[in-house]
Amino acid sequence: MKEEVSFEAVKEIFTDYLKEHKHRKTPERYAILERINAFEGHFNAEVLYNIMLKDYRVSLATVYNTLELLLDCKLIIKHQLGGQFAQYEKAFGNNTHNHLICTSCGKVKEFTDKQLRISIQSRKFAHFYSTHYTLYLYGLCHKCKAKLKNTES
Amino acid sequence: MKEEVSFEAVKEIFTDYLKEHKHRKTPERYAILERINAFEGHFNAEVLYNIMLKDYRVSLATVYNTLELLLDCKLIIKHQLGGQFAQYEKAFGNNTHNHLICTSCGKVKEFTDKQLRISIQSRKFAHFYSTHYTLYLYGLCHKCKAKLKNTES
DNA sequence: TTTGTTGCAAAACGTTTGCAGCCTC
DNA sequence: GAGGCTGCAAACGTTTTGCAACAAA
Repeated sequence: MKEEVSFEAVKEIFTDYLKEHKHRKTPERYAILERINAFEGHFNAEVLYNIMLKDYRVSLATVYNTLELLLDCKLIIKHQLGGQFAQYEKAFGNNTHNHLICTSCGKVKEFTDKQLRISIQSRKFAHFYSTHYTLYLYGLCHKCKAKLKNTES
Repeated sequence: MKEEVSFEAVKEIFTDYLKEHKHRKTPERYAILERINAFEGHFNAEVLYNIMLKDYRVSLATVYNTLELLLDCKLIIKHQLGGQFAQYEKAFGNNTHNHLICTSCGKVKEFTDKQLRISIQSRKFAHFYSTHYTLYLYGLCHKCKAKLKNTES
């Protein structure tokens, strides 16, 4: 189901991107990509920064700078869910997936649906060339739904 | 196609909501709702605040406060597109629509697609009770696509 | 050698909060 | 009259920026 993409291939994509855009191949950038590769699910800049600090000396500014580059070459996806901070997730070796967001507790769950994906991706536009999409379904998770029932009397 | 919802009806929804939640019916809140009603398309807190200032004395804090209430009673929808500031749009007299977002210039265009809406809304989940959704399609708008072709090669 | 990138700290940004006074209820 | 709501300004937390030192090309 999940197509494995080797880290070597990912690095190559990044290297090609850096070369093409005349950006430098600094060790910091590869170190950050490495940590992201090891990550499962969502993360934010702060979390990534703290993971980096465990065994690497970087600044938060560099983390943001690198995230920007990775975003640009489509190796990661950015989500602005809560409003407070941005969430990121790697876009390689990951099927396109959709998000269920509980409007009560804010919890985010992912799901994949091939049929739905086909429906969305097959939609063509006269003057727009779509490359990817994100679908957010808002509602109540099981727990919050139950909680609400209790308070309603 | 577009179902007109009278402002009176909208006000009533808001009034009911305020009453039910034991919030006060202040003139500021209705004045803000009025300006939103007159609005077409997306807006943000700052823009709304400036419009208010033209003929009403309010603080930005009250604008945010009221937006929060309107969000809670589902009269408006909040989008976190750019990352900088939140975008809002009224949810009344407006069909559920999807968004095309140009990753180059950031322009947002809306479209409706009944078939797609049905596909998404009919998806059921074992432990999640979805109430609404937002679909963002990312890609290149006509203009940016043309621009990119020129710089290439 | 050139100049893009770094770490650091300070600034910027949208949004939230604390507080005294005001005004619904 | 009680307490929710207001305006104001200061605070917040995430992200960006300015700058001198550094290092990739």
